[in-house]
Amino acid sequence: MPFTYEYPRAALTVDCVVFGFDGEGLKLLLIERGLEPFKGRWALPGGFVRVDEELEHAARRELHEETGISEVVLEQFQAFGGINRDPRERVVSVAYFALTRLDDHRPQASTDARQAVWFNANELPKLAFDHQAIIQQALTHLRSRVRVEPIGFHLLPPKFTLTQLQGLYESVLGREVDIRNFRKRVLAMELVVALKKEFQRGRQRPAQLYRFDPKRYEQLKKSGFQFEL
Amino acid sequence: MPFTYEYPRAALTVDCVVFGFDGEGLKLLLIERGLEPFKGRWALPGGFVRVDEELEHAARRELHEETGISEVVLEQFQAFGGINRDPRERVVSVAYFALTRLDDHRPQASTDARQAVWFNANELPKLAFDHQAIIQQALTHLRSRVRVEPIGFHLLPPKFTLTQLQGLYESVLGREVDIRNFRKRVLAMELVVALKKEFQRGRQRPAQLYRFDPKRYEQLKKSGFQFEL
DNA sequence: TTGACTTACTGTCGTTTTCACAATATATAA
DNA sequence: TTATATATTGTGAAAACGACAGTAAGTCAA
Repeated sequence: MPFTYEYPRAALTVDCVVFGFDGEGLKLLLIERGLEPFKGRWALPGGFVRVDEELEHAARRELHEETGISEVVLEQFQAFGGINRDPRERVVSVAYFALTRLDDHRPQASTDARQAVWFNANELPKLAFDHQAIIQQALTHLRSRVRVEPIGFHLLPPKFTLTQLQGLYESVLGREVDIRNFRKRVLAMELVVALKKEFQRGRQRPAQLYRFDPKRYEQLKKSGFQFEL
Repeated sequence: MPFTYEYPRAALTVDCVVFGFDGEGLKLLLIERGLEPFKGRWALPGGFVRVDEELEHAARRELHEETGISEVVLEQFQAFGGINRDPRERVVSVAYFALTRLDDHRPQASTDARQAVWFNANELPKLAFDHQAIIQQALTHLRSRVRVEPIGFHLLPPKFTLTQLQGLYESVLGREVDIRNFRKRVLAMELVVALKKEFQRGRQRPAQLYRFDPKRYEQLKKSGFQFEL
């Protein structure tokens, strides 16, 4: 036990609220804790930040260790520092939200976690620590971000139909959207490009596939364009 | 030195980016550091979080100790955790921004700070640590918040003219605003009420004084109203 | 082959919002 | 009385918004 300080110190952790979308609704990735405290309870993936490690790196590392996910879009959104949020001792957690394409990540079990499972965002089990509150904040944050930045695309496959995009926005915002007006707005922004001769087939009329155009977005942003849906 | 841990720990601090407005432009409150490191350099008010202290409480305490300011609007906006942001050791800082009425706070010197002084937000001196970057983020954050929440009013005196309000928005957003359209929008929201027979006098036509109506705002918010300027 | 089914796709029109723009009003100061 | 400084107000054209429903293009099963 060689690390000694003049004053007591809080421990520092990161937690990740990982969002996914399966065409039906918004999903959240939770792990079942394999260790005390809250052993067996569902929780956000996360863990301690090493003393020589960047916060975002810690978030990526823990996410990878506990769920197998890597190369994901991460955004820090708030620090949680309530005095008794961890029963062991004072722990301050920096929370990130992650956006990922659901089916890139059939999650696997791992080190500290018994298993990692996707839950419907509005049917969550009882959670460890203050993770319920963290998720609440993450949802609020996501809802306000998704309308002014084109981050929703990270939740969809690289090629998607406008119907899928609309479904995503309806899930995140929690309300229905008029199909004609939605399509008009999306196409007017010219941020998505139709893929020639690529369609999603089913037992109905094939749907045009699109992809998001990040370069176009950078261009537009430079000339003062403001994303809005 | 009785506080010993199995692994090394980062220290935890808070920093406050305090905004003010004097009718001319946006101001920032900085302190001159009285201690090493960066002794004599300008810095954000802030300091260590006690192990049994809420983050926001620490922010308020440090702000009060170093500048005399209390009862201010505080909002957490980001944690800064760069590995070498403090030359002594690993320090993670949770940053807050504060909005205050400039002339309520003729700042005074104090404990750890030689002096506290208001600077023009766009003429800042060389700063300690990564405080330049923290301020940059705070400004970005303020600019996006001020358009969708009526927080700008905290920077004005309780009674203000529409011209003052407009000047504030022009300072924060960094661009000019059409006077007629601005006034129309503000008055249409019905969030400010004209004070009968109260005017600001000068060597010109007296200007109607208004006050912000927080109750009205709560009402409107409940019925789905969205502030926007 | 045909008809039923499923989902994709598209356009109009009235209303509202936005934006550009400048003249008059009311006080003080000389 | 006049000069000066700032406060205050309205209109019209263009663009954006929002409500609204019928046709298109495939699959599937009889």
